Amino acid sequence: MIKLYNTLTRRKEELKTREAGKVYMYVCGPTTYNYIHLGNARPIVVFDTVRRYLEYRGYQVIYVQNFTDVDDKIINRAKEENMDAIKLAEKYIEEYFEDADALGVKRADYHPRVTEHIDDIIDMIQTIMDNGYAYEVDGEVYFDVRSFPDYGKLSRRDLDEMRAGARVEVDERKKDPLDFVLWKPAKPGEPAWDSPWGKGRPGWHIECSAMSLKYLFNGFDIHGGGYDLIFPHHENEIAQAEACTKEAPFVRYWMHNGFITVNQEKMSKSLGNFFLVREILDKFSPDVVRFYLLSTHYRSPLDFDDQKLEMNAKGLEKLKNTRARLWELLKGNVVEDVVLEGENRRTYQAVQEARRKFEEAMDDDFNTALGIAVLFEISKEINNYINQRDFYLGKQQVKVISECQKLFDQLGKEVLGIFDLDAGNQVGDSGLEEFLIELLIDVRQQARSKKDWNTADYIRDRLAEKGIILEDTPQGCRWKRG
RNA sequence: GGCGGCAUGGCCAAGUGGCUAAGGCAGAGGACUGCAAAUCCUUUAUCCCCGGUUCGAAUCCGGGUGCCGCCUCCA
Repeated sequence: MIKLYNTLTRRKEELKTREAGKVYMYVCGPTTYNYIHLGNARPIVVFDTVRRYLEYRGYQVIYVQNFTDVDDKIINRAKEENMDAIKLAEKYIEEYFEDADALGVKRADYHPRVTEHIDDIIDMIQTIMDNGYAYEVDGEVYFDVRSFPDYGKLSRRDLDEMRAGARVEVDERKKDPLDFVLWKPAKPGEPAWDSPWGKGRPGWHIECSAMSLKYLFNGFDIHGGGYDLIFPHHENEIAQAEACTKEAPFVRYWMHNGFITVNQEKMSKSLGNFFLVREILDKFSPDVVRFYLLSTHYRSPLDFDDQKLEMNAKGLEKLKNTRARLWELLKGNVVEDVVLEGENRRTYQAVQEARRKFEEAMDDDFNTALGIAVLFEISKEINNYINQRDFYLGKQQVKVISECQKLFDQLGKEVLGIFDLDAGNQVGDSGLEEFLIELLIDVRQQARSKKDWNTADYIRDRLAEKGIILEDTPQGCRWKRG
């Protein structure tokens, strides 16, 4: 049974999907006027992992992530760069994919863009107006928050209390200061589309309501995003969607991730304390970044600095080493069905137990931190198993090792997505490089057998300079890229 | 001003009533090794403070202190 924390009810609830075996899921994507920073990357990776786990659990996940490709920030940026706004947005969509792909984020089933859904948005605004929840003033359409009694139910805000303390700019044309724009008129030179209210473009919030309803239909399962979207963005999404369909709930479960902080302060564009994903990827490999993002529960804040990434890099390295050992041992061996005894049986059972514990952790509101801890524990058991004095690769052992490998691949690679992310950096050559490394290892082994330590160490040191790490084991020398 | 969150060993971080408070990083010692690396073993916490509830609390309640977030674009 999967439980998840629902922001709407402020408690963990059992996941009961609209349709058996299917999860319809929407995650707010970036406004594409710049490269994404680490704070943007967190929800992307977190919800990608939620999706992967649901799929591991046998659900078919219909996953939608939008791009906001027309908006004030894009228009301003385009002016600065003397560029067409739509083209600028498109450029950064491409850049987005480069970063997200690097972090091992699976593509959504749909990546809808605002500019491709203007008609849907206009239709929706019209319906909201027809239903009496919006009004037009001078080519501008506002949502009438006072007409929607449930307004504030997600963020637990009371309209009257908010009005008292808020520094909301007063626009005389609005009925209430909190009324928000559904459609705004375009100034000359700005991207604009024809509408019943004149040339203009959609307000920010309406797109997500329109596109999620279009692809996932009313009453879909999970809607995700950062904490800072609860108000006003998601509050407004609910108001728009339910004012349009006249049916609640628009969404069954609302999930929100905590912030990335720098020196305990929120990383944000307005504070200027942000780090671009690609800046970080210059210094750390993508699997480390992903591992770091999953090392804390998704609802907690996560502080960023290089030292923390280095810590995580060391931890991840440990898991990768164990996994590499499994691959080496299994190479060329065929698994047969045999009865397991003694240590083999015990280790096999420990692997089953680890899987159970991992699932238990992830079932409980996607506790990736605990799930990772389970991998560390089983990793230690596996190493102990292989380290046994009398260990040899018989049929029983092959079966056990194969089970270990399956565990690592399913939980670590498939669900958490933390393995094999740097594969792209290891540009495949003709195999010549591998051949030469093996050759040098061979020469070194000969030197070692003659106790020619100088030559042996020279080869090892020189290869280390190029990031090739040699490790001598009882089974011979193994190497890896560091 | 309104609303909300957090405070666990040197650092990061699970754990929301009950066996000896997970796991990672760092440190110390040891095993293994030609030396390393990798791996393993050993070792470091009365859970911000005060009061309360309870047979029993890191975990619930009240108060305090500190930090952070939302209320305006922000993942």
